[in-house]
Amino acid sequence: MRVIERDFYRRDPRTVAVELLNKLLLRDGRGGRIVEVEAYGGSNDPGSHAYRGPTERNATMFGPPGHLYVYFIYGTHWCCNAVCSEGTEAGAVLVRALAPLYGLDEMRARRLRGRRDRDLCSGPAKLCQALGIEGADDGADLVTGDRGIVIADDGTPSPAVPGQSPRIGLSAGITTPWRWYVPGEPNLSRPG
DNA sequence: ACCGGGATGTTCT
DNA sequence: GAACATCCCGGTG
Repeated sequence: MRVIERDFYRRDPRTVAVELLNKLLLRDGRGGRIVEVEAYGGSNDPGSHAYRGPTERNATMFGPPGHLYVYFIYGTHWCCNAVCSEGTEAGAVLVRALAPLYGLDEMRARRLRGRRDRDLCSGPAKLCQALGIEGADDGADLVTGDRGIVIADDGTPSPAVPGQSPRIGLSAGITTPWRWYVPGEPNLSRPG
C-alpha cells in the first residue's frame, strides 16, 4: 500500500481519471476502492467549475496538483475531486463511487440511510458522507495526508478496458464522454 | 422496478 | 432570481 506521489496528478485530468480507477481513497483508515470517476477542466471544458475562471469557490482547482477540491451542491451535499494538471489549467477528477472496503461500521454509522453496503459509497455525495469529507477539507493535501485523506495504490491495476460514458448531472459538457468506471462493478452511482 | 418531485443553501448572473 | 458535478422518499406497476 503506497500513497500516490505528486507527479501522478501533474497530468491531463482524463489521463489521471482512468488511472485512478482501482486506487484506494482513504480517510483515517476508512474508505474503499475508486470504481467511478469523471474528468473536468483542462482544455476549455464548459462542464467544469473552472470554466469561467478562478473564484473563491474553485480556488483549489487553480492551485497545485495532488490536493482535494471539495464543493457544496444542491444545498445539502459535498463532493470531492483530486486536483491535477498545472495551475492555470485547473483540471480535476471527481470521485463518483467507491467499493467500500475499510471502516465499514463507521461508514454505516455516518450514512444513516445506507442500509445495504452498496448504498454506502455509490455516489459522489454518498462517499463524502461515508468518509466524513466536507467543506473544511477543501485544499487537503493528498500526498502528505495532512488531514488524514490520501489516495493509495495497493497494486491492483486499473482496468485494461474501463467502461466509458458521458458525465452525469450536467447541462453543459454532456457531449464529451469523460466518465469512466470499473466494468461490472456493483457500487456505481448508476449502472454502466 | 421505475419514475417524479422536494429538500436545501451557496454561487453566480 | 436561477442554476446547481445529488440524494431520498413515496407513488405506481
